[in-house]
Amino acid sequence: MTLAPDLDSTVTARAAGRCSPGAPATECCSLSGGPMGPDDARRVAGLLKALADPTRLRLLSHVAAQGCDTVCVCSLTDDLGISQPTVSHHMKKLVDAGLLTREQRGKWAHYSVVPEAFADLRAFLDLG
Amino acid sequence: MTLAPDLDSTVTARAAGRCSPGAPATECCSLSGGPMGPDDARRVAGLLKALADPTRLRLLSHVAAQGCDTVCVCSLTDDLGISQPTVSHHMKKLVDAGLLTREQRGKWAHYSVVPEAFADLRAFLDLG
DNA sequence: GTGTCGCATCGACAATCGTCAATGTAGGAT
DNA sequence: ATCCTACATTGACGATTGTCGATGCGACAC
Repeated sequence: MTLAPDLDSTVTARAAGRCSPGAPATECCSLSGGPMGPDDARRVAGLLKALADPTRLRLLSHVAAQGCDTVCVCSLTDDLGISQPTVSHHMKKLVDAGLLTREQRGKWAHYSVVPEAFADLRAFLDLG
Repeated sequence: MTLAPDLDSTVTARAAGRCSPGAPATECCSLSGGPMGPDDARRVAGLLKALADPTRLRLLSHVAAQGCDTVCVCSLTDDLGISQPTVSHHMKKLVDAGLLTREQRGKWAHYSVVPEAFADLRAFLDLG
């Protein structure tokens, strides 16, 4: 499935411009940068949808908390009190969205965050 | 329903800290700032879920494009090619989430963006 | 080989979501 | 009062989502 094949393309391009209420409708509110096309909307919505779940946010924060390095799944199921298949399911979604990377070390799967993806989203949300 | 009753409380508090891979697990990756609790996760996920839809992103960008001022719904249904009830439905969700404000002027409903909400989300996504 | 451990995948389920046609409502014009 | 306009609300539909138990698969230990 693998959403967001080209992360820093259009989003970052939208990330400039101030917001002075009553401005002349262009070059304001970078979330627009002009109305979004359906394709851009689908791409960004895919990224956001990957984060828009309480369980995934908690999983992400656990990964980010371990020194931005790597975490194995075993520690996650215990801390959050959710079943192991559910953790696998959510981690796959986060990886497919490009927010996390997976690395197999022996029999353990290690995950780490992809800072660029979050930078892109921040840029997209930049209204000035 | 009205999500996000207290926008700049916890999210902004999480918004400091650098990300040096291999760091000692605390004070790194502000998305964590330590693992998120279930309540924070639900709150932030509510905000993100409000944006995580292509149609709502396009609606938002149309509102933001008009000088960050106000827009009436009539112009939105035409530009995006979606039915009027659907537009109303999505606009209500965006308002409930605190991302948009609604103001009734005569028989027109005017919407405008709430920059603080987006600033909060950006702060939350700040990984350094 | 057999066994175990760590994790992914499958199948099923209830719950939520996005969309629309139909209807309701309130403001303005006549 | 009557009609039209600009929205909101309702009810229904298929599609998607989050969750779990059961199962599958690869890596390691023996």
